Amino acid sequence: MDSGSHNSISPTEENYLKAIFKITAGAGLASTNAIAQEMETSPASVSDMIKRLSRKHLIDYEKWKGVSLTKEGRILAITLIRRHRLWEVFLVEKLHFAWDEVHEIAEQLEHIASEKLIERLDEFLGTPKFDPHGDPIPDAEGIFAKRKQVLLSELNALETGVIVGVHEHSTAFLQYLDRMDLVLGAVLKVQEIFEYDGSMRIELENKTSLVLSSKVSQHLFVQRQKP
Amino acid sequence: MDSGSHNSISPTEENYLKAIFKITAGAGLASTNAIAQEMETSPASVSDMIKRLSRKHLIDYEKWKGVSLTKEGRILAITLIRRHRLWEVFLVEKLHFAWDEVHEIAEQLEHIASEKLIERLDEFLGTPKFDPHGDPIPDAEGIFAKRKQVLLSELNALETGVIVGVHEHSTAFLQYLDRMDLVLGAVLKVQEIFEYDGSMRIELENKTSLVLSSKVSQHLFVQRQKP
DNA sequence: AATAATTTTTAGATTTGTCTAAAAGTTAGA
DNA sequence: TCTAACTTTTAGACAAATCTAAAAATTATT
Repeated sequence: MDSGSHNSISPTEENYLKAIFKITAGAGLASTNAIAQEMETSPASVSDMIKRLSRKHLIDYEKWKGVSLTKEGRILAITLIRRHRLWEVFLVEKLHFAWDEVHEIAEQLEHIASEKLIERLDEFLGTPKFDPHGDPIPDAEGIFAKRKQVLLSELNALETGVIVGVHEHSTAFLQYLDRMDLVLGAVLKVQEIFEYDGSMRIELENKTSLVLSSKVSQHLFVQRQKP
Repeated sequence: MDSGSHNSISPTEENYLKAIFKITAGAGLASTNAIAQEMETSPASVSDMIKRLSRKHLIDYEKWKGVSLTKEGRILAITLIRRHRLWEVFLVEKLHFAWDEVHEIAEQLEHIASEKLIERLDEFLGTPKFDPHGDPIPDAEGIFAKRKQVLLSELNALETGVIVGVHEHSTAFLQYLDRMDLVLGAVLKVQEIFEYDGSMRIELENKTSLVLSSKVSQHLFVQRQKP
């Protein structure tokens, strides 16, 4: 009946594409088990869904091997990421949500199907390149902005950096950062690193001194600054 | 989490509630056939859905009689109307969509479930009382603003009115109005009424003179102005 | 009141997305 | 290499939402 691309795609199918994109980072293979874990569902359900997405030519699939996104599937996944991150910017900048509150809502908004809506939203927001968590927003052609970033844990003593992103998105982590004034754009200088547990003492611009566990410093992205 | 009720409600169920609200205008009975027509589906499907909505106590229902919204169902329907109309304001005022382009997109956006989102959006938009078509936006308590409006066709010769709403929402009608500069807020004076076909000649503020068919004047809401 | 026309409901099938349990295939260990 | 451990797929069921066809109930007509 239908020869190819223009079968409509359900929100559930879209979520699978996002999960596969996340696992494969755009290219490479995703296993049934990995997808099941990411989607919080059973491997059996994933097997079923793989057949459906394969039939729609959104993924390539051979039994017992993993799956990979087709060009079309990858474009769709990137579109979803674009929508999600643009909506997050809207929620934080225009509706004044906190950065730990926006994920769930953006998760719904990203499935609204209207190309014009997203292009208008992008324009309205001033074509932002990064979302409230510092993640890059792909442009309309699917290109992600790049940035020279390292984990805070990679800085040496006396180096200075600007917080540009988070590597973990849990509410607990984001709320912790808020409490510590560790927001995007904050400038910090590493004072000392404790060999014992890998924790580090840092100083903010307002001279506040904080000790951060290695877990924290391994989940914060910073841009090195010349001293 | 989200607002009050027990069982979660699907977008489809929400659309049925809206249809029933529209047919019954909030109170009264809706027939299976009328709902089927409004939803563009078969009476058999409506029968099934009636059972589901009844089980969830969103509608009252006795076999072979019509259907009416329960208090809970009515609140939900009004919430959906609130969401829909607020999103329409957003699309027109912030994203610069034309008033004939917004219905479909708002139809999707209205199903996003987050009370906080809607209250923030309302605030962001300045708590508008009417949507881009002049339809009233219920407040958070479900109260619709009222307004002394009449159909343009009810005006007599030499009376003056301000356009405050449309009684038909078709793209064709809205685009016709745009072309004629018959936008919300436009002030017009009835010059003469032709008995022959019920058409009327009106004059706009910029002295443009137009002849409107009775079909047009019967689908435009105006507020009378003292001369 | 009896029949015709209409409305509403039921019956049975289909699609999507899910589940559990079990079978089949692959990989790793002794 | 042969079995143990695992991953993946199939089989069979279920709920939501829909459909067509047919039966049941109501309303209208003569």
